[in-house]
Amino acid sequence: MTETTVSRADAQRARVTSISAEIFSRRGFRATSMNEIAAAVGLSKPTLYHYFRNKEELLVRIYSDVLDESLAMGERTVAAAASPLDAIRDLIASRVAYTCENQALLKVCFEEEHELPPELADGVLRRRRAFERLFAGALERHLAGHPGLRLPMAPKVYVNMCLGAVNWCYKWYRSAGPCTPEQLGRQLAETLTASLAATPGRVG
Amino acid sequence: MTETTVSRADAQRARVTSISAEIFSRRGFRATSMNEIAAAVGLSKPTLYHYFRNKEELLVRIYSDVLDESLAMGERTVAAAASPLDAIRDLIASRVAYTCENQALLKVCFEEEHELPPELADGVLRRRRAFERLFAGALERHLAGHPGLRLPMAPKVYVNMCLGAVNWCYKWYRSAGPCTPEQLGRQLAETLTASLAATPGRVG
DNA sequence: GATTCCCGACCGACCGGGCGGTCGGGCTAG
DNA sequence: CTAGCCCGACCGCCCGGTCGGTCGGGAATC
Repeated sequence: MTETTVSRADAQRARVTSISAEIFSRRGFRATSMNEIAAAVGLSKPTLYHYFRNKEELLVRIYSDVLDESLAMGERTVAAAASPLDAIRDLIASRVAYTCENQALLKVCFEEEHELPPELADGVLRRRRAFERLFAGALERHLAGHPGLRLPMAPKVYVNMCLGAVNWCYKWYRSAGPCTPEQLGRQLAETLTASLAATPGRVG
Repeated sequence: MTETTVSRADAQRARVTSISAEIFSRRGFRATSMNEIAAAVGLSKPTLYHYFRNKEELLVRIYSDVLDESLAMGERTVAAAASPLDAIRDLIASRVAYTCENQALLKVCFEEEHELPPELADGVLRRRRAFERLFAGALERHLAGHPGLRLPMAPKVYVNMCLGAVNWCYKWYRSAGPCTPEQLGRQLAETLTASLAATPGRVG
């Protein structure tokens, strides 16, 4: 129902958004002109402004799409996991896969933050924090269930470390390489959670 | 000797470079005008062009400074390490510390790559690869010395994973937090190399 | 020591161009 | 007719970059 209700206009907007993201990721938001986008989409500039109020709105739309999907995916993953440790592993694996499959989109989101209008920047921050809290929550539950486990760092640091390893994939992953996104995700998940699984003393 | 030989002009150039990096990191290269930079430095725009041929050169200078220092630091670190595993650990720790202490500089280098003139972009890439090879080389020597050790991923993937965890610090580290850059470096080094130290079978 | 010259450092005023964005109107389907 | 979609031509602004010239101090000349 809701899916067949997408108007032609909304479909156009999605098309424009996706092409814009591709160009932004290659040349940068500021360095990309509305004329270029119009040409790439196959429309004139005024027609672009028929669908979007201004250039900023293109960027906002990209951010919103990515953040909404990321958060939803994260919540689904945590809800489906059998244990907190599995939640962390699946979170890492699914994030890596998503990042590798949407490198252009993620690059824009990671590298154009300063172009967001200030009044929206904190909304973005809020959702990003919500995602991090998903991760941190699972970690805390895991640690609470395994009192013998000692991390050499604060939980927040561990989360940021994992997110760095995960997010950085947008810079180096190449689909022509030997790994599928899913394989890569499993590998990172396994290695990054090594310090969480191997109880150094004995299992309680 | 060589240090007292820095001309006044070179000192000015260094000053301009450092202030530019700060502004670029906050507002982005393309969004920062030469007028802003001139005002921040306390000079007029033509005087800026007296020291730098054009805007690009500012960026190139930032990249060169960071890459040269990074590579030199990396080589020193590897040369001083007692074992390949120590080399990896020290490489991680020193990179984290350097990144945390130069967040603005690193942000520019990571996020403005598409603004580099194409003929210089590959020079940058070359030096970045050289740094990665330092890391990969130490890893290969370590693996060669410990045949029982099995990584769940290709060595290159492991290197990229570590570099992600390390580099990402430019985005989240806050000096007001509980960790000094050095402490953070040690923590990341320890955790990231857990899969390399703990020989799963028995030591040969 | 005074005079001349030179040169690096510096700036106010300006330019061409490309940008984001708009205007007014022309198609075409229902 | 009307409503949605579309565009050629245009505007004002601000950008990177330049031009022509001032100023002050150190070397060179007498």
